Amino acid sequence: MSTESTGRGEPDRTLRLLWRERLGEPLGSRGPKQRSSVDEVVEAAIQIADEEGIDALSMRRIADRLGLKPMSVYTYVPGKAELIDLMVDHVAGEVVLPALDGSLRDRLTEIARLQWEEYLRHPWLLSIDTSRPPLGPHVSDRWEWCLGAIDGLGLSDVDMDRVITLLLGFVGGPARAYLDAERLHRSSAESDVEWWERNAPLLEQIMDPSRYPISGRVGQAAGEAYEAPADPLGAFTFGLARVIDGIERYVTSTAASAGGHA
Amino acid sequence: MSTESTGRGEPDRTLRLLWRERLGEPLGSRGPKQRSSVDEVVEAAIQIADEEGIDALSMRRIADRLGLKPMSVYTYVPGKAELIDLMVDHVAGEVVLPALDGSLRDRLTEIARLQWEEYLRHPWLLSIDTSRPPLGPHVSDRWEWCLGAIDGLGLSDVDMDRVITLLLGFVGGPARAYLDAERLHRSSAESDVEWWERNAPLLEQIMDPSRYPISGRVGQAAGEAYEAPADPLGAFTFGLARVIDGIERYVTSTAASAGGHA
DNA sequence: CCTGCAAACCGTACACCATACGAAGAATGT
DNA sequence: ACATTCTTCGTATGGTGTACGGTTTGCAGG
Repeated sequence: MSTESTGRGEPDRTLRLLWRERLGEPLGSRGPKQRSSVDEVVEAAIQIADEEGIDALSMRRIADRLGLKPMSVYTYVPGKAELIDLMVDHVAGEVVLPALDGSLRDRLTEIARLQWEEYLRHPWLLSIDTSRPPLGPHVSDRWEWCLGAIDGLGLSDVDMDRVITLLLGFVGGPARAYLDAERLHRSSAESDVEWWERNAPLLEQIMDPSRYPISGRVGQAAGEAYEAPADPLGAFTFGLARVIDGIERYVTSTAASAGGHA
Repeated sequence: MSTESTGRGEPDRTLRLLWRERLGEPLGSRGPKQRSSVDEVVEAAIQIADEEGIDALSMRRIADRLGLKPMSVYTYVPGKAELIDLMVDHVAGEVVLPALDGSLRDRLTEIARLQWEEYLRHPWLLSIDTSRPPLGPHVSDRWEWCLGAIDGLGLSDVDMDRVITLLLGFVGGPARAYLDAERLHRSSAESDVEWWERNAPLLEQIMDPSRYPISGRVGQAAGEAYEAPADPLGAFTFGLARVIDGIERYVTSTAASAGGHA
């Protein structure tokens, strides 16, 4: 398995697990007491992924952390695919969703900021293909909360879905860049300057300015402005402003044309 | 290794390989003739990833396809990490970049469309963490081409970088959704309707409308509008329009304030 | 021509991974 | 007391990337 993704287990089994207690499972209580719990498994998995990245997450590591043997983990969770779903839903429930008031811009900014911080708290979320999000309680609550921020503006239901998808989808880009820069800074013994000095000759030979007039200029300008190879936080702020501008304009024009009809 | 990503090999070694022939390596020609070539390795890898997904890509599979034994692949490529870089750069060189003329909107649309189609051609690109893109010739050419579309509009160099990053970053979202829907349609024996009928009882129990008034409404509306659980192509068109609106507005306002000074 | 030696090739091995299968043991209901 | 049922876990299968060291190949220098 190379790429982790949500929604790979059997759907109903996963659903049942996501909503566990809330669906009163019969849960015959024969046999030895469980030494652990689904929540402990999920939390251990999240800890491992947080600390050492999604690559380090394995059923064996989880078992170690809980004092179990590898195969016992399968008593709590049907497999790794389902576990990923549970992890995603679990982290979605970590924060209390603040009441959204203020302007549309404020509300959309708040949503993006929350998502941004979630990515920083759990970088492995960005390494997971969540195209089919797990329909767990916390993910669902989050979705409801997001949609609430743009309800009653005159957008069609379908447009509402698309606006939120656009906004949340945007955040991933700069968040990835931010984390990448952070990782680089932490891990490399070499400073940025040293790396540059070592690789400059090769890069100069390659990046011949007649072939790359614009990239050359832009790259240099960016490097000087940031005093780093990239400025992801700036990219987040900048991109968010553009995306919200686009959304605002759409809302305004939609409201205007709907107003004409009403 | 669970998540594939670019930029994980030693940088200079990878750079040298990316630009291979163009940097005249000495290449002592002792020993047996090479039975294959870096290009063949990269192309075989891309074929496997195209046909069976990135998870099916392994050094052993590549060797099989080239009639080599596994370890011989390492004579062409230092490791899998570097291979990923080579694959990404290779696919970036598959298309001739069309001349960009027309309005700003047309040019940005063309860029997004090209990226969209590249994702459809090589879905595995979306499963790869390209936060640090490989600085190969084709990726660099592409970047130069993109920047060219917004050069001379009065944007600062840094803003140019951010605009293109925003635009390209956006495409990934709907492309992922599109491919996911396609995969689902192809792979599942069950029709959408059958799936719904089987899971409806559980979903109704879970998705209690008093807890999810808006999502419930929106989800139902979307389902009816698309006659499918999602409409990624529509999301692409919609999102692209909003993003470009936001960019256009920024360009206009920047030009206006710069014009005031000039 | 021959030999030295660098390079390509590959056999083997290691340390992982997810998980299928089935045995062993524990706690409960009867 | 006993049967049932569930947890736990030992073992095994078939995969992964790649380190290491040996074998083969064929060009370059003597």
